[in-house]
Amino acid sequence: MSQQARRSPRRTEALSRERIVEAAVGMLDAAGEGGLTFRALTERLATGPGAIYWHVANKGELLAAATDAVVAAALAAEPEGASPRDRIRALALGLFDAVDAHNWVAAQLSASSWQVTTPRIFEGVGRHVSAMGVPREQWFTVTSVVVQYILGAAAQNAANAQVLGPGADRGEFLAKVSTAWEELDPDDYSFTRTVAQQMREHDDRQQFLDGIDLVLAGITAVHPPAG
Amino acid sequence: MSQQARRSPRRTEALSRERIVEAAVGMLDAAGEGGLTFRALTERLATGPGAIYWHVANKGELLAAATDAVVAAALAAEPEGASPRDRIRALALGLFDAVDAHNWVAAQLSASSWQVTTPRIFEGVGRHVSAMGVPREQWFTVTSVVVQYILGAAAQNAANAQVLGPGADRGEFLAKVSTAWEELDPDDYSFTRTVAQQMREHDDRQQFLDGIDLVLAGITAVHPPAG
DNA sequence: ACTTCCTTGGAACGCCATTCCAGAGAGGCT
DNA sequence: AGCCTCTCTGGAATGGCGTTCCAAGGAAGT
Repeated sequence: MSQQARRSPRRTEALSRERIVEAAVGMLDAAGEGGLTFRALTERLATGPGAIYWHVANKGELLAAATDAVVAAALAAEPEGASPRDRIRALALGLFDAVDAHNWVAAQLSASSWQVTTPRIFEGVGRHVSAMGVPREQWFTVTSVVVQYILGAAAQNAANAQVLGPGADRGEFLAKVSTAWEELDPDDYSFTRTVAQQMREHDDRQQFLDGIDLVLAGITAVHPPAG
Repeated sequence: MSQQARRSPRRTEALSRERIVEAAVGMLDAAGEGGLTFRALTERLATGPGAIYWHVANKGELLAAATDAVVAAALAAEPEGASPRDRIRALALGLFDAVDAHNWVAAQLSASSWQVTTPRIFEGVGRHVSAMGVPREQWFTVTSVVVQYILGAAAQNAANAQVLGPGADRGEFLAKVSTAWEELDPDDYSFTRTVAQQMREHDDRQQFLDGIDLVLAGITAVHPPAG
């Protein structure tokens, strides 16, 4: 199909899959999911659709490649920390921050990327899970749970950020949602009403870390290190 | 804007928001995310686009309404079980099965539906969390974690089902992915390779329940009922 | 009967992903 | 040198999509 290799330089930098993916990430970051169109991409790269389609099969593949680029970068930094738990925390937080910075990634992680991107995350988490003393025959299950939580929380967080928009005030947004919760029907939403205030004051990142700790506590409770 | 009410019957059943949403759910179930188009919808309802747009603002709102209809139905059955834990399990499993049956829902839950659908789920989970003896000031955080895990796991599961397609053999699919994992680079994917066999034999539903139990164990570990 | 206004469906618009194709330009061959 | 080949390009064209506009249908109120 493709692979351009040894070729002398041109007036403009030669087109390549790498350069296309890079441009795609930039456009997605700037304008969100709907900001990536082949029209805009051809303009940005000063070329035509045919040139792009030579390097990339279709939009889905481009989206998957862009997602993989972001995740790979987030996973590139070796997680610091002495214990496996600390390393899981660091890895999870890195992923969370990456999804927060590129919030179009969330939708992709729950979609096409199973082929390449998810194994990457799975491997990173799994190594530390196995180091935690979880019995071997539970490795797959436990690792899956951790990955599912990380991706679920990151996706949820990105969804909130998306309805917000790039320039909006976060505190104002939380206050608005909190007020909306307080005005729900007391019969149907008694619980939600009572936590409306906590929701107003919460910090997304801290809550995510609390969630990781809770899952990790669950792992040690179900699979004690000594057993 | 809308609300049609007292009107005598016609040759064909009168159009209504309810009937449109119902048709949309049917089309999404039958043909997936891409199966819902206004063109096909007008044909199925034997009408024109203008008629539909009179009842529904745009496609996003229609998708949100369809999602809410599915989730509301899944949450309608009062969860059985004596303990709060059992009720959380029942509620979570109901949601998981609903997303599995309508796997286009997953993408929506991580998107627009924050306004209506997520509070519904949040309330259902939160009531049982508060009954578990979690300290009041942790209700929001703990409930969020549980909801995030449920949605994350359901989304992940639906994503797998989606690449599979309606008629494909599940065992065959697992075998194929498992084999692909076994052929990964041993240096980069040592962990993933060792659990490839477990992945081949796992059961999605059972693993989801194990995950719920793990999270619940984490809750009691961090917030002991007596404390 | 006449007016009003909710409701309908067809025609048209602009944008999108994708396909097709004529050809530019660099190596390799003779 | 000339020619051929094969990679790579970009412009034009296609079909499908969400959405808008609007002329009219038809029951309710007078």
